[in-house]
Amino acid sequence: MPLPRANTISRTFAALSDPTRLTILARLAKQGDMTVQDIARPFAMSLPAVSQHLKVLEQAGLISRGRNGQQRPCRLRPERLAAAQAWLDNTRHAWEARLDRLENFLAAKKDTRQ
Amino acid sequence: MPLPRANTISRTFAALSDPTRLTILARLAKQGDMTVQDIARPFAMSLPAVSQHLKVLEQAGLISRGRNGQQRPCRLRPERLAAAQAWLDNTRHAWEARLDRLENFLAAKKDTRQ
DNA sequence: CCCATATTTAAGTGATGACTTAAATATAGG
DNA sequence: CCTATATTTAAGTCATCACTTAAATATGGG
Repeated sequence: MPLPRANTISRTFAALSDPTRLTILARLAKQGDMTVQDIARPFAMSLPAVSQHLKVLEQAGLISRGRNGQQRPCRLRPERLAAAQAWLDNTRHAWEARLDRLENFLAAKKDTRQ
Repeated sequence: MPLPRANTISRTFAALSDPTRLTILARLAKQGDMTVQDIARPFAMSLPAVSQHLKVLEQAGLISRGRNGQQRPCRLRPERLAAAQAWLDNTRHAWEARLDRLENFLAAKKDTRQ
């Protein structure tokens, strides 16, 4: 599995860059599938605004939507969250590995000097 | 340590929502501290554009900057990356835990029916 | 078919973002 | 002090974003 390119992963982060959308995702994770009305209820914004947020999340692959009568239940899709996590993990790991190599190098230098 | 609010963490994600900035962070992680010129070299954009990206990263707490003569070396700060990871981890974990509870519930239901 | 409910689309607005070029600032070193 | 190098600030432009209200669409049930 190749590492996703910066361009792909930045799309995911863009979808995560709004507090309303983060709250929506967190609620879907904790409470399971929800209708648009349920999702919108706690927010101080119009229904279309929430619907637009859901569209962003869907296009980013962070949620999927079904059909249940007139309702379009939303479900969290964890795959892209995992991909974002993987990028962060890689980056942080590269940073730690560099520090370790640097430490080893300095320790070795000190050894030869003595 | 309280969970960061959606508002705080969304700022971090916003800083991560640009491919140029992701690339910068990845290079800082792998190659260590770099000057603005070094950072800018591979990009097809002006130096001020890169400088502005660095400002965004610094204000998001994702990098810090020193002073070395005329140069302002940039260094990755992994803390906010870790915080972002933690949010993703929590959300994904909540999702998994819900699925598990649901599975248990269904299994129990099946048991009592038999 | 008609009506209520759920959701989306359209169209417009104000704010923010990612650039640009030109000009300003900071520092090192003769 | 003067000049070269490194970096930032200023100011403007064009695109995108997060909303709004009004209108459209979809579905279920008399």
